[in-house]
Amino acid sequence: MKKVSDSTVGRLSLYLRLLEELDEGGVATLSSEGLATRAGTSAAQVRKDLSFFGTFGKRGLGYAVTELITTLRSILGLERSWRVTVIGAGKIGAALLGYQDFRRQGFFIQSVFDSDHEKVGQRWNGLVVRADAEMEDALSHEPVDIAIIAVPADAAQAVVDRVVGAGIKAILNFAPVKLRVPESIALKNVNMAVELEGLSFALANGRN
Amino acid sequence: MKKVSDSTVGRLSLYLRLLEELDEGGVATLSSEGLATRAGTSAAQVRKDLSFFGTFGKRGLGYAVTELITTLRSILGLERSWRVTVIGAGKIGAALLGYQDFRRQGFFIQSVFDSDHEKVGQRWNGLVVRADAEMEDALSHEPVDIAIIAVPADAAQAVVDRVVGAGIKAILNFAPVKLRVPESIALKNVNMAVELEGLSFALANGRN
DNA sequence: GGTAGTTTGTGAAGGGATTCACAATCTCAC
DNA sequence: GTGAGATTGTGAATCCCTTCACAAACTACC
Repeated sequence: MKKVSDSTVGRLSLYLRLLEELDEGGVATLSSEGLATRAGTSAAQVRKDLSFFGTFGKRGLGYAVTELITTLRSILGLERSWRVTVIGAGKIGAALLGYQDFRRQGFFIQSVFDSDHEKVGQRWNGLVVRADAEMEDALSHEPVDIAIIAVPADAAQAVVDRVVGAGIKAILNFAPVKLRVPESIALKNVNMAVELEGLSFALANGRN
Repeated sequence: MKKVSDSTVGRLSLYLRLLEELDEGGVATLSSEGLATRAGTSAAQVRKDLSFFGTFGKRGLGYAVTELITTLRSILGLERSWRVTVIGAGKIGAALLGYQDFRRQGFFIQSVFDSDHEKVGQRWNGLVVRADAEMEDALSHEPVDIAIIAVPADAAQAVVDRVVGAGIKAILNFAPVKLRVPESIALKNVNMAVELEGLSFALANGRN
C-alpha cells in the first residue's frame, strides 16, 4: 500500500463518525461535497483521502452511506476488537475506565496497573487494579494489543520501555513527554498541555 | 508577525518543558543539536522554530537555558495567568479539576457547569458545580479566557455556540466532533477516539 | 592575538500534503 | 433512449513545512 499520512487517517476516523450519524438519520447517499462540509474540509480532500484505498463512489450520485461505513470500518481495523491495558490508575486512568464509547468502538480494557500500594486491589468498574510489578507476567499470560500510558511524566519512558519489552505494538500516551520507541511501534499522543499552550499562544498573540 | 504554524507552536511548548527540566538539573547552556535530540527533531528545525521570533543563541556556544525559558514563556503567553471554565462535570471534567500541573502552568479553573441537576451544587475540589442555565450570566460577571468543552458529542456544538456568544475567545474541545466556530476564535481539540483509531489502523495494516 | 573548532541563523532546495481542474461516468427526467 | 446536470477519480499545480548547506560569528586554548 502507498504511504498514508496521519492526517488522512485522522480524517477517515472523523468521516466514519459523521457517516454513522447520517446513517442513523436515514441518509442513504452522500456526495464528497456533503461529507466535506460536515467534516470541515474540501470535497477534493475527501475524494483524495478515499482514493488511497480504492474507489467507492458512483459518479453523478455520490457515496452509499452504509457501504462507505463498512469500508471505513474495515480500513481502520474496527471490524475486529482490540485488547487494551491501562497503566496508571490516577485521574486519567479513572476517566478512561468510565468512558463507555470505548467499548462501543471495539476497544476492551482488560487490565489496569498501578505502583501505588493504596490503589492495588481496588475494584474499578469491574476491574481490579493490579501491582505494577506484576505487569510483565500478566501481559505474557493475557496479551493485549494496545497500552495506554497514564502515569506521571517522569515515570512514562520507563513504563513504555517495559510494555515494549512485553511485546506490545501500539501505545497511546497521555504523559506530557516525547516518548522514544522503536520504529516498529505505533505511538500516538494525547497531550492536553501542548494544546492549552497553543491556545495561550493564540490569545497572547492576538489572533483575534 | 509572520504566520507561525501549529506544529511550530507545539514544539515550542515541548522545548520549554525540556528546558525547564534541564534547568533544574543545573544545565546552563545547550546547543540546538542537544535540544533537538531530546525533543525528537532536528537541530535545523529547532533553529528555524526559534528564528520566527528573534535570535536567541550565541554562535559557537548555543542557547542560555534560563534565558531561553523566559523567552519561550513570553512567546507562549505563559507569563500571565489565564482564567478557565470547564463545561461538563463528567469523567473528563473530574480529571481536569484534579489535574495539578494545570495551575502550575498558569491556567486557573474558575468555574464548572453541568446540566445534570444531580451534579449541580456538588463541591468539586473547592469549586461548586453550577447550573448550565446560569452560564451566560456567570460568564458575564466573571469572564474567563478559555472554555474547556467536556460534554457529550451531541451537546457540544450548542454549548460552543453559547460560550462564543458569551465572548470567549479560546476553546479546548474534548468532545469527539468537529466544531464550527468563527474565524477569530482559537480552537484546539483533544480527541482520544481519533488517536485510538489511528492505532487501530496501524495495527490492522501491519506497520510492524 | 591567532587559529582551530563550534554553533547559529537563514536562503535555497526538497518533499509531502492540499487544492485545482477536468475528462470520464453516472443519474434522472421526459 | 437521449440530453442536461451532477459527481467522481486523478494528474498537475500549488502551497507549506522540513531539511540542507554554508557564511558569519563566537569560543577556547595556546
